[in-house]
Amino acid sequence: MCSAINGVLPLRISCEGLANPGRLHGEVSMSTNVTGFRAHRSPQHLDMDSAWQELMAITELQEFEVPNENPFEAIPYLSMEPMVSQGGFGMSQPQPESIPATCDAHPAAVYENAYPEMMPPYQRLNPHMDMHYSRPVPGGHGSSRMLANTQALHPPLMSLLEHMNMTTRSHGIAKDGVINLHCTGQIKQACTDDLESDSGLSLGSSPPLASPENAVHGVSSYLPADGTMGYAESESIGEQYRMRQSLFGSVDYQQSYSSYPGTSFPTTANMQPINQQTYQPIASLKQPVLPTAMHDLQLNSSGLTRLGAYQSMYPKPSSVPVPLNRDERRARTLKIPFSLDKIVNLPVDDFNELLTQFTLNDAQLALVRDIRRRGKNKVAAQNCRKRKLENIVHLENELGQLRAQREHLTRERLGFQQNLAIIKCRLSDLYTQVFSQLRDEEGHPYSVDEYSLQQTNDGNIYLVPRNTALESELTDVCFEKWKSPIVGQLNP
DNA sequence: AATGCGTGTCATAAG
DNA sequence: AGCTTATGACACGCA
Repeated sequence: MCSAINGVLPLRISCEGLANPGRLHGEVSMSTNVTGFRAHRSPQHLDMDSAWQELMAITELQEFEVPNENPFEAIPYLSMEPMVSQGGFGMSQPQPESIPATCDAHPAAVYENAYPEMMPPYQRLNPHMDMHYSRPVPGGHGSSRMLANTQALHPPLMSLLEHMNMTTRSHGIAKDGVINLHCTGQIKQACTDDLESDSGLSLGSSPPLASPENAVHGVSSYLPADGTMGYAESESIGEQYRMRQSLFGSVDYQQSYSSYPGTSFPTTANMQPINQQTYQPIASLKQPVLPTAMHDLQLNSSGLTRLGAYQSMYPKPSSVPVPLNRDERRARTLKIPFSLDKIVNLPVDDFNELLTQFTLNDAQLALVRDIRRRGKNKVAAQNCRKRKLENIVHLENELGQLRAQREHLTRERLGFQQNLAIIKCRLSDLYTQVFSQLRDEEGHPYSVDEYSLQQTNDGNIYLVPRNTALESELTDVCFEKWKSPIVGQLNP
């Protein structure tokens, strides 16, 4: 067998018509001029090995399954991989490291570079989801994310979120009944019975002893001594809440127990330290343990009667029919001397200090603690639900991104498959031409079944008998025999 | 009447 | 130990 080939063998593999030539860095050219079996690559042409390496890398990454209609199938192509000319051609050991450079990068890195916009920012920047599920901060990261994600939002979820954001204080509680500010004693009694039938409540689920509800039952609604207009429990709760919704709009979750507009609960902001308050007991008070209430009375409605005090503490029923929720009504019934806002929102130390400022009976204490527990839990539940919705929105958005990414990769893979088919076809032509020329010039019928073309790192392409199995088995002797490249200079 | 949704509440666990 | 927070479950009213 002779490897001597004389003459010129012009071969050319072009990328023209490739579906995705960009990924191949331009033209794949193998205009070979076979002269003395020396191959010199033209720098302005893409090397076959580079193109091939890239294709192999892509193929490996994406697990191509290209129909093998080409008679030269995989082995000749694989043999075109660099033979790793460490130590010249004296390669006697397997060289499994002959991984194309394009494969060196971690797939994630490749992906990152290729589709930076496809990688969700939270994955690129912070793998910890908690960061995005922390308590939403207005204008903060979470908010911006939410806004950014709204495009992919499903309308129902979007509306839900909008609802959460815009109407977080909407109370779904309602109750049949009519507002009756002039109710008689009988009506008042009937309305008092409604205390425990507030909507949205799990009635009776609260431990009877832990809650002063029973005591509430036993305590008649507060009415001014003159028996005129009182704050009886006869308001239509449903109407109250509907009015509250329409009147007051949204309130931040954390303000759940802040004073409702229309109510005169002293807020944390306007609350003065107890020891700075100038409490002046009023002798006529049946329960002389309401200094703050009276102080509030003096602050808010200076010189008012006891009725005025409670009108300042609790909603005025006549001017604006301010609705009361269950706890508000209970607090009023039990004459809790401070606002629900304080009960719920004061820090525990301040809250305890507040309690020490008053002599509260057991029912009052239990109610206050119940109100505080329920108030905080209500806010927690609202936050929890909001967070849950945000999580759903986030996952929906992520799903959309992944779908787009899959679509992109599918399209790209299709392009690569087309390119690969074209290159295979042209490589087949190369084989045909090389073997044809060898046959013509040497009279030896080279066959692709017997020989393959292999390219080394130095750019030379060798004709290697297949019976040497893999290039790794090529000994020095083998290379001595076959070291002359069969494909000569690459013509520009 | 049935159903889904929003909400408050309770129970419980965890911090 | 007590308090706060988170969350599932349930009940209720409403559309």
